[in-house]
Amino acid sequence: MAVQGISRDSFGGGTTPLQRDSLQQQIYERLRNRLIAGSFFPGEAVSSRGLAQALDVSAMPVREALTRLTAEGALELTNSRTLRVRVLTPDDFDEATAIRLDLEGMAAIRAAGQATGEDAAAVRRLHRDLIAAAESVDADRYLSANAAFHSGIYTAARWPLLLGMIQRLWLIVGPSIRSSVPDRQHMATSMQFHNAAAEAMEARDATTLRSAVVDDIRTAAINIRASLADEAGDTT
Amino acid sequence: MAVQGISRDSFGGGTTPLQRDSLQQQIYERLRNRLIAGSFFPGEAVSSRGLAQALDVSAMPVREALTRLTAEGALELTNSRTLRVRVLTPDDFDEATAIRLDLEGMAAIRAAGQATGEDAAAVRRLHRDLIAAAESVDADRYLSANAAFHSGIYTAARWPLLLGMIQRLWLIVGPSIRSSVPDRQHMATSMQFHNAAAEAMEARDATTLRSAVVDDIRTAAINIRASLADEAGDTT
DNA sequence: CTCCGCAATCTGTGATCGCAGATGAACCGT
DNA sequence: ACGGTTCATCTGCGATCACAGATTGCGGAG
Repeated sequence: MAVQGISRDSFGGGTTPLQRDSLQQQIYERLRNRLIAGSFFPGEAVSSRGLAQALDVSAMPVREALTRLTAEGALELTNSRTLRVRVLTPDDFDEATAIRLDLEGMAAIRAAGQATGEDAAAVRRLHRDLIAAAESVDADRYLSANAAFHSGIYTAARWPLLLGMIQRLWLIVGPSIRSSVPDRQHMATSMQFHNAAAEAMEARDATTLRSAVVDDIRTAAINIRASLADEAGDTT
Repeated sequence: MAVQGISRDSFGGGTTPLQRDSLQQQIYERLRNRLIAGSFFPGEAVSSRGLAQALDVSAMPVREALTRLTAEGALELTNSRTLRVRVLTPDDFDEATAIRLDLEGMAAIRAAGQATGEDAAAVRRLHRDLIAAAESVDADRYLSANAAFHSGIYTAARWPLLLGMIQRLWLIVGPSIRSSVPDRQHMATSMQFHNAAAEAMEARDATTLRSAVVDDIRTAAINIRASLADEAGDTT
């Protein structure tokens, strides 16, 4: 079915029955978090009516959320007027990665300079969660924790617009990251950069923090890009 | 009235009666172009029903376009549930400027490396338009031509996602740029950088092109930021 | 048994209606 | 005549209905 993705609820809230703010905002945020955490696969079909039924709301707020996600490049409209999770070409991914290197590097530098004690403590907590997730070798859990860890660092930069643009990029590459099925090897490599980032955050070392973040993105991108090039043209 | 901004139609199309693509997309693009070109002032009221009536369409596609613009930070919701053009704080502007320096600098570098002969010709044309607009000292015309000139350079980079993120930033700072009322002095200073950029584009000189773009943004930002700090707190 | 065709049903998109909250102006009481 | 209050009207937001295009599956003909 078109709503199959809904059953896997592993990110923010989950059982929360949509209560704060406007419905369209809540639905958008839930879908965004799920896309970032990799709960959707590239090419997976998404329908407004199906989602509305699954969330027990009318189609109205759902379509506005889906419209936004489509405009942001997370979803795409097939030529048969059906909506699906965007399938990135290797070129698309390269572009997103290049922008990520710039923006997340900038956010890392500023985070090191702006972070308060609470920010550092929050990142420390998220780092511990990430370590536990990596040890569990649960890909879903690891990707969620990974997203939360990075997000925690960038939040400390206190630049909401920059954070939003970074999250938009994660929104786009999230499904592709998930579909590359990170294995234990990948997690171990990535954790080295995460550990370095956590230390640099603690020491407010902007240069080291930036390097850790950038290197993490760069090394992960190699695997993902390869996996992307393999299934190029496959729109299932 | 809430639709006062509609009467000033100086950008893309104008008399075009909305025919291609979906209505919501057309309305969004028209509003986006007008925001980028500075046809709206910070704090200006915008209502979905008013716009719908002015455009002679139903309220439905208009609200979706306005929802998108609000989500992108171009509009904001007052606490009396009314929509208006976002009023930037000096901090907001500084953040947007910092990101612009990064992204537009990156786009400039890549544009120098990717530009075809047609791209260069297009930029040359836009540069001529910009010169003519500067000589006419018509602020509206100058800002439109300025936006088109920069956009022309970045388009040559052939990175649609990057171009979209840059345009989103212009969307946010556009009204503030317009309200700073660029004078002849400002135009003359800025044209030096524009001329340098046009030359660098011709020569495919990435470093010089980047410098021209970045310096243009930086010097213009000084005036705008000052004008922003003056009227800080004024939400008319 | 295979293949062509029609119809039911799905999709996104637009229009219309209704609701709660807030604003502003006209109106009533003193 | 002036101040306080109420009501008409505006706002965004959600629900429901309607429509054109495309896909899919069922049925009938060869």
